[in-house]
Amino acid sequence: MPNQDGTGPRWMHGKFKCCGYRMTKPREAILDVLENTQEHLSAEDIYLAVHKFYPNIGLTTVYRNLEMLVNIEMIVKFDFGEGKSKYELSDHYSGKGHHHHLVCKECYKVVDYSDFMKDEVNFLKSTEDGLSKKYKFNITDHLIQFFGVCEKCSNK
Amino acid sequence: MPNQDGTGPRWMHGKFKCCGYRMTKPREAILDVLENTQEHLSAEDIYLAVHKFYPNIGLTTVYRNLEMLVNIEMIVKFDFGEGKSKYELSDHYSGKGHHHHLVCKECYKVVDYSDFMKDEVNFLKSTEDGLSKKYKFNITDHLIQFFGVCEKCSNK
DNA sequence: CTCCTATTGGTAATGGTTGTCATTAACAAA
DNA sequence: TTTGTTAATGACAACCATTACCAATAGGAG
Repeated sequence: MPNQDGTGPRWMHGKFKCCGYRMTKPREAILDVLENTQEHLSAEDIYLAVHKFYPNIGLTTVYRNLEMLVNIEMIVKFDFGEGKSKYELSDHYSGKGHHHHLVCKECYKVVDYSDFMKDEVNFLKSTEDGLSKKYKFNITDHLIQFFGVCEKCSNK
Repeated sequence: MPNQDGTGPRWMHGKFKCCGYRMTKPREAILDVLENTQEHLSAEDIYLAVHKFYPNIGLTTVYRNLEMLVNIEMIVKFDFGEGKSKYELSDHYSGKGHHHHLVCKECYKVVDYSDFMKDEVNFLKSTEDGLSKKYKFNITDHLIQFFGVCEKCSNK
């Protein structure tokens, strides 16, 4: 885990400051963990990872900061049907770019995909517009997930 | 609530029988509740509704049967981010037909919509095909939800 | 350096959901 | 209709992710 010296990437400080939040060690550690994984981590996963370097950071603090980071849209919370939430850096910060998830219903493996976006963009644009007008919703978000059985689980 | 006399719709018996399940009062009562609502009910909602007519049916039984009904695809389980699951009769049994959900992030009001399906069908077809091949998934399901703020909540 | 107050960490509580187990009831077979 | 097998039930406790509480701590502006 990089940045244990307390100096995180610039954008962290910038974003926190301008939102009126303080830059603290737990926040930095949590973002470090999320920056350095390709996985989709649960609150406890993050807690355990952070715990290795800062054993005194508690699970409660992790939850609190995850909630805050979701609020300022620095990370995104997902539910894949596992009974616990998973977290990812949001598109803008992750380098992964815009993507969606393909989830195995058996082992909960999650594949990020960003293929076939042309069709999606068309679909989203017209659907969002239509729904907004018809139902007078101010639409801010969408969730698109595909579920199925992965190759490994199919062969069991 | 109709069908308190113990004779439910034919299809219930048929479906249960052919799956090797027994037709019981709790199952019938749960399906009755789901057939006679337009809402999206939680396990407890269903328990309370059932409880009015059969006070001795327990919450555990409701959960167990909901799980079973999801397994045989007679109902569908949804998560709208409220911290509890909601249940609906599946398309084939509900009379609502295929639809998706538009969810208010503030009050959790859920709108069923089945408009703008032409674009969706195109999008789904090509995306599912593409994903199946590329990632070797046997895709069985998808989840499409739009989130936003409803008119009422916007005016607060 | 000081002060204000956001943030923290530990623990207890919450709330949805699931496990356990003795009892009951569906329904196939006689 | 009666019987026997076994799925299903109901009450309760356990589980587990998440949240509330509160005294102690530490950012960071001035």
